[in-house]
Amino acid sequence: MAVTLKNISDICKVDISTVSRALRNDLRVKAGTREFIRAKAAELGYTPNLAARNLVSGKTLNLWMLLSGLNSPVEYEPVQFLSKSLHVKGYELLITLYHADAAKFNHLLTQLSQHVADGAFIIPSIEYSAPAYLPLLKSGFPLVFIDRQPTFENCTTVTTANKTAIKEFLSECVRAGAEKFIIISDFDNSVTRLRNQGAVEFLSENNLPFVLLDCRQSPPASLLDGFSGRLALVASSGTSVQEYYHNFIAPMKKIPEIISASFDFAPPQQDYFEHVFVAVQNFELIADYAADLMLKKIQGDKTAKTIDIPLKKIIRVK
Amino acid sequence: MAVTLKNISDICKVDISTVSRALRNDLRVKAGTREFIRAKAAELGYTPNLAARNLVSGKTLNLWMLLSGLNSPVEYEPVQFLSKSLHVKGYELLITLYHADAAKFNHLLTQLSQHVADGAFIIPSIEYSAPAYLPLLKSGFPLVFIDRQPTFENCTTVTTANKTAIKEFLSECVRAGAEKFIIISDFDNSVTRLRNQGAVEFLSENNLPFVLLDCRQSPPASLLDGFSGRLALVASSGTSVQEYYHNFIAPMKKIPEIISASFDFAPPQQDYFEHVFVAVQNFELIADYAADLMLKKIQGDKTAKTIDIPLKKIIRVK
DNA sequence: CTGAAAGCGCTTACAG
DNA sequence: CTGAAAGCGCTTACAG
Repeated sequence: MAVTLKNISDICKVDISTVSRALRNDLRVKAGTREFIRAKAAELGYTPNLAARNLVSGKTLNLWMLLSGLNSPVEYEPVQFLSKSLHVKGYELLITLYHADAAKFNHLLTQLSQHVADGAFIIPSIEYSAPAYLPLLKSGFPLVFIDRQPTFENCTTVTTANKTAIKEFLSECVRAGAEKFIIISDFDNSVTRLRNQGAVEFLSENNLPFVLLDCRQSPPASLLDGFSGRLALVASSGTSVQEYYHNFIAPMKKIPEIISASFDFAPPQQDYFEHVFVAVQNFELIADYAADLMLKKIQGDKTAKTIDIPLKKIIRVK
Repeated sequence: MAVTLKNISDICKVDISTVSRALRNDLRVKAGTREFIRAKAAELGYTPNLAARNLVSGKTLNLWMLLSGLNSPVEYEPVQFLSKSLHVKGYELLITLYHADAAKFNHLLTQLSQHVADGAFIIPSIEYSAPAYLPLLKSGFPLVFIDRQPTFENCTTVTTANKTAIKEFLSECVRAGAEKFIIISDFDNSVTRLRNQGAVEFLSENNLPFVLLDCRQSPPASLLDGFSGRLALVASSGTSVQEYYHNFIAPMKKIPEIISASFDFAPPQQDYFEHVFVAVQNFELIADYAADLMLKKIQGDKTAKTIDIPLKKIIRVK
């Protein structure tokens, strides 16, 4: 059994409250007894029970981060910055995974409502579990969304300025000679919606030929008929670009020069692309803002706001 | 303020213990009052306080995973399998990061000794903090090490059968025509030590020329004098191979054909390698065993054992 | 079927 | 300087 204050108080022949004070280094306890008690406690290998402390204090100093997995930069990057900066502020970041599983996601939200953490960061990818948020939101539990936000509610969110970002990104492709654009729609969430929207706006305004295509569906057979310039393949992730190329572009008889344009990371294989551009999000800044908003919420700030962070940079990998 | 059992008992005009039983669906409570109480609780948005429950039960149903970061497959792969399988068994896996920071690592170990979790998985990368483990080990706290183990103690560890693995891996290189081997020593931990040892054994036994070199130091200028065959660059990670090539091999006047051999992932750029081999560890199996051993420890198993898992496969990326 | 009581391990006014 | 008491929110024998 673990050593408790009671054990120490028995051994030291003092009240349990004196032990508690001595161990918290309360100066009201006489130096002599204080040292004696601390020595005994160390000798016995005493370690406080945080569950008991939390019960009294009503806080845990823990913050949870809910992620689907750890496979994309948007999942594993911000978390590392957050963990570091929160530690300095006295909080522990605990990362939990829901594996794109709605039941597990709801289970985590339930736990959050049961006082396991003082707040939570969420990268939501399951939109159909809206009801599970409600108890948390209603109770004012500090919640900060990262990258994406649930559609149904006005929540505090830190994300990339996606509409501006995609426009800059496409300009870069134009400078690299892109004459036609395939916007590959891979996921459906608030991020991709904004990016697609921005892309359509930019390309329309500039009279550039483009198509918006679903990554799972064959493009029209006539897609590249009569086209012989440079084609930009634009998607959220490098793997999406690569898969689209493999599945639908490579099989075509006449393959144009291709520019790959993806967010955060490049396609794993780059041989068949003329140029490879990557738009890199500023995860450090996103984490900074998120941590900041979280601490404010914990201190009672009730406002909900959305922060848009500019891209960190656009790099040409090839 | 959060709703408590007391609030509900006041409203329902029953004792708090009856409320407790009703909410845990105890059949001893009359169906009518049970339903009434549950309805009221739901209406008030009651959520139990897990800190209080844990205090009574003495368990948390939480398991922590201590990682340095999330940058290598050995860090982000096992954790995803673990999280999934532990959830099924009723445990939550909470991932914490120590950022190669000894102070933070010790801080996490301290927290573990304060009853925040029922056990912990650790991928240690900081060997110089041995003393911090002692209280945990002495108290019999369930600890399972993954991939590497601390040098100072006999701890339960699940890892790849590294000595066998490297031998298979080198055989593969031989079949691909490797005639000379540079074993790049990148980290110093139980894993790389075993791999280096296995490599030296294998290469000596087979009379194959090799050198064991530190990744931070220039190799002797004469390294490739008179050599014109295929050279294998062997390291724990793809980035180590790539960096070594850039720093020390590329600058040489005469560059032989090179085979890259690394664990878990390939060098990011592969143009200048003749072949690229990757030895893939079986992270799923490692996670399975680790979960299993953890549950046994929680049930009181005191034995310390080391489990060696064979490689999942060796793939030729190029 | 339900209540009163003790207890989980700790903290913190309040007395003295 | 130290002790006795109440309390954090819950569970669970023990009575009745």
